[in-house]
Amino acid sequence: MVTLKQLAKELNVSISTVSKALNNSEEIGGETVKRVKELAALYNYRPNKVALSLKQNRTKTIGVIIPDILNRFLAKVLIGIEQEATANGYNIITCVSNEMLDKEISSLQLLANGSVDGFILAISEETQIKNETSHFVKTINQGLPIVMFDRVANDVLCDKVIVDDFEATYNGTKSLITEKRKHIAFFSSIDDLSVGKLREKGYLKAVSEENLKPYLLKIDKLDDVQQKIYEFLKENNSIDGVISADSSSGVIAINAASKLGIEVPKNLSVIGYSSKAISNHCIPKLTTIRQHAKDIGACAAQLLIKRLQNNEPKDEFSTRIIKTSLVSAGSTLS
Amino acid sequence: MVTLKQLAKELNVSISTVSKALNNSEEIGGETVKRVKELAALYNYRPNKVALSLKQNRTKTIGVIIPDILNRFLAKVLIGIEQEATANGYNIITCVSNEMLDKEISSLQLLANGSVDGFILAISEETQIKNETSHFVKTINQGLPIVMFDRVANDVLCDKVIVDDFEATYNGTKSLITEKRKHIAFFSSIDDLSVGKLREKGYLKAVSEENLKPYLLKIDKLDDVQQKIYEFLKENNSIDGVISADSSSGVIAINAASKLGIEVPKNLSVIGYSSKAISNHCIPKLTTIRQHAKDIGACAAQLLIKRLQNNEPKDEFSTRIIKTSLVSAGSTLS
DNA sequence: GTGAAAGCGCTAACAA
DNA sequence: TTGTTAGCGCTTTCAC
Repeated sequence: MVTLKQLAKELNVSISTVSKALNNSEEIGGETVKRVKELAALYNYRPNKVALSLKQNRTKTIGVIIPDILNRFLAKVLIGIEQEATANGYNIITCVSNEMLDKEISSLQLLANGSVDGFILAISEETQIKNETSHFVKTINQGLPIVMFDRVANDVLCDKVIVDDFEATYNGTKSLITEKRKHIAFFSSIDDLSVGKLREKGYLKAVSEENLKPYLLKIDKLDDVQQKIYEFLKENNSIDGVISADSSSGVIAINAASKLGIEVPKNLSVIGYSSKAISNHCIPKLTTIRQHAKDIGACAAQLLIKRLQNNEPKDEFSTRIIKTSLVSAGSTLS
Repeated sequence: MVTLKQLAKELNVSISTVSKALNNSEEIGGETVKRVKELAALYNYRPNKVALSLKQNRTKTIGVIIPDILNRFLAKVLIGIEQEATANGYNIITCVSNEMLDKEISSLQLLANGSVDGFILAISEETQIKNETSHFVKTINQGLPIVMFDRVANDVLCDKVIVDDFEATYNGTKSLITEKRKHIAFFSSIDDLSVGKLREKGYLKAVSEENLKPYLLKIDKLDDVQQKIYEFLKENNSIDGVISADSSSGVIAINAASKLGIEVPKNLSVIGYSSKAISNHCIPKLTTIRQHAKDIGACAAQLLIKRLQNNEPKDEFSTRIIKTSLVSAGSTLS
């Protein structure tokens, strides 16, 4: 990599002249600016990022900690963050906590050494179960702002971007009720997550309002999901509606119903949280609750960048709610 | 963040003494070392990464450029890279090219300013179609080593990690032939990729060796995959075997067959490239070709790190081939 | 055993 | 209009 020093030497001017010329300073003569720029272009000069960071005491880099990159929702949020960050001249360093508290803490520490200017993160499952938040507070107190999305810690003071999880399943269940469904089940493999709990509550409120009996199927990580859902539908043959809280049990429910000879959507309506690509993995295609993951990511990035530019009051934090939308495909009547 | 300067001031010693003490230099007296370390621990001192990078002229950061983070295979490779990098004290900065040449070039340029010590990447679709490689060569000539994985450019001199794509579909097809399948079709939506072409060749070789008729179904990004596969199986009702080259058409084929009343695996065997989670999206579950994505990522990271530590001869590059394995589930007889 | 000083690449206040 | 200098935080050589 070429440095200012080398350019200066070759041009027989001082380093600062070169620096100023390249930064379009008014101080430098037109002729000099031209010479400098030409040579810089020739050598494909780029200011050294590390030196700039040291000088300016900020890296223009955002640390992103997500629990699981194979989770399509989280991956899409990441895309949203990346796009918004890039558009604003920020890079991102991504760490995967793998749903573990330890990894989350170490990632935070690892990057809190001047590597990044702030963090965007979704809390790991283990962290949520143990309800541990001190590492976040510590990081914030070190002067590194955090923006949380989706899975957030209510008692940590920071900017947040969340989804209207409660409303989404409430409305989804209501929509099944409108289709005259009377035995609506709720499938979930994300019982431990804050969002999982909210989704369940939304469902429960909707069924209880209509005095319908709740049917809950909790799926464990270690279970054979396919088997479990198949058995459940077989045993509870009055089920005529399903709301799935995670990204795959909706699709699996339709496939299982198909095997059991249950016609979808004639005799069973299914709503899930899958992505578009996954909702293709069953016939008919799955009606889904879309979370606008990319918007969530973009919003989180905006909030953090604003704060980094000091455009936000120091002790006021905002919580943005990104509304979901229900996208009808073939697995529901309406 | 606390700096050496602040510690030095508080301890009434010089900056270099503090630095040496913290780095366990033999020069410094035991008592001093103790005092320094205690204060450093108290203030939770961490050496500033940026200053270190500037001083040592390396960032211990790897740039990773992947075409699509929603692709589970690529995401898993990323996990492998991240784990191996972390284990060796490296961070990663991830950019998503979104299958576009422009974005690939700009990501490369953006990070080739001292931000990273080298790159790990899979070539974008557009880059492969246009057969453009000069940006890679330029980067390498700037002194930043590149390791390519999965989708590689044969004529760029660098380390590579690839999959035995040709062999995988060849063996997969052979395995269907062993099941006495006579009308084996090949489904692909990744016709443009080098790996897609190799997979097709493997299939074609196997069928031609047995004088079987090839059935090729090429799926476009804009097609309704489900519809297209359904129609194809309906029209070609003699098909008794399917090899799918991408991550979802295998699953979709089984679902379509189910709708058409074709029994899997009795009358139709299907082999695909899906991940474990996705192969769950059909009944019976999909027999798959596993690519050991995490191993690929780990291997790529190892190659790059070795090169960065100067443990590799300057003009010798290695190509590692990671073998696939066929994992039987319910969609095949054997 | 400890400290002063140089230097990594850059910007910017100040001097000429 | 151009150059000198200090300094961001750190390591390391050399002097004391």
